[in-house]
Amino acid sequence: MPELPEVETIKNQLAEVLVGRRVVALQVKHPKSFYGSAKLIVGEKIIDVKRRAKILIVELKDLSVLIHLKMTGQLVYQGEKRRVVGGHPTADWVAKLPNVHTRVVIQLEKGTLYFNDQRIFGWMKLVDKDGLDKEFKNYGPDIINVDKEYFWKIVQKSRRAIKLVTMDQKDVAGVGNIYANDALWCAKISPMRKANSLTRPESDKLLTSLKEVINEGIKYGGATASDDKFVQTSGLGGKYQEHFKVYERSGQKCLSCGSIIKKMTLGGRGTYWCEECQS
DNA sequence: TTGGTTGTTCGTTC
DNA sequence: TGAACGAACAACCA
Repeated sequence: MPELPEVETIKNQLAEVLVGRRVVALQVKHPKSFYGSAKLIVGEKIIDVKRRAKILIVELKDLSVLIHLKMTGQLVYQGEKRRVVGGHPTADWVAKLPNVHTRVVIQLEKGTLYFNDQRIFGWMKLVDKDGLDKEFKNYGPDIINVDKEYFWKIVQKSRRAIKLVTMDQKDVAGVGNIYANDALWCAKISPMRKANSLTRPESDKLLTSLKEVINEGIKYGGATASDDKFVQTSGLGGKYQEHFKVYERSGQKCLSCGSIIKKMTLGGRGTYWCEECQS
């Protein structure tokens, strides 16, 4: 499941191969995977590739293609020599292109971009400048750019569980379930604490921890396959999963105190924490 | 066969 | 007026 660090990694790699290329043709194989008039981008040149929250922005002259991979989205660029893979780490989807999960195929001057998505939660969306503003109107600042004062304000004004606040894109953009769980463990704060019960030092510590785990994710996400070694499954999807602190570690020992990591559901999402370390 | 899972949106309730 | 909550979305797996 691609989170912010992996989207950042894909963005950097796609920018290398897409910028300057012109779109030759576009095929939408599943209607729910592409919103907007696909015809409009044929002939357009890709000017830049950016990221905001977990959304990729492929910039054309007047329009932008937004891409959200959600849980099972995957982007594969196949060039003459180079192949770039990012998103959902499933190697067998990459072996044959297009395949049963391929939803959109974008033919470029040189090379092809495939959008694979098993569950069809992800999407591509064609927007103009207004549409772009509208899309991000409901997003708070990227976690990476959030300062302690802003975070403290957000924390103070909510009575919800702190974990839900960190994951609310309107407050802070880009934090997903994995990093919310891990950062709370690092900051030694229980996921179900009411946000407004946090002290100022706890708020500061949590923000620092969030940035740390995200940056660690970016560091390990950089391992995403980007060349002819793509067939090695190990390279697909980065390596942060080898560094999870509590996420998906229920029943295992806490890395700090050795207690057993517990799992519960909070706001409908899997929540992992150490009862001893986090309070 | 049903329910759990996942990020985000949307509708309903407080 | 808005915060908080839960259902919905699609597909797969246990």
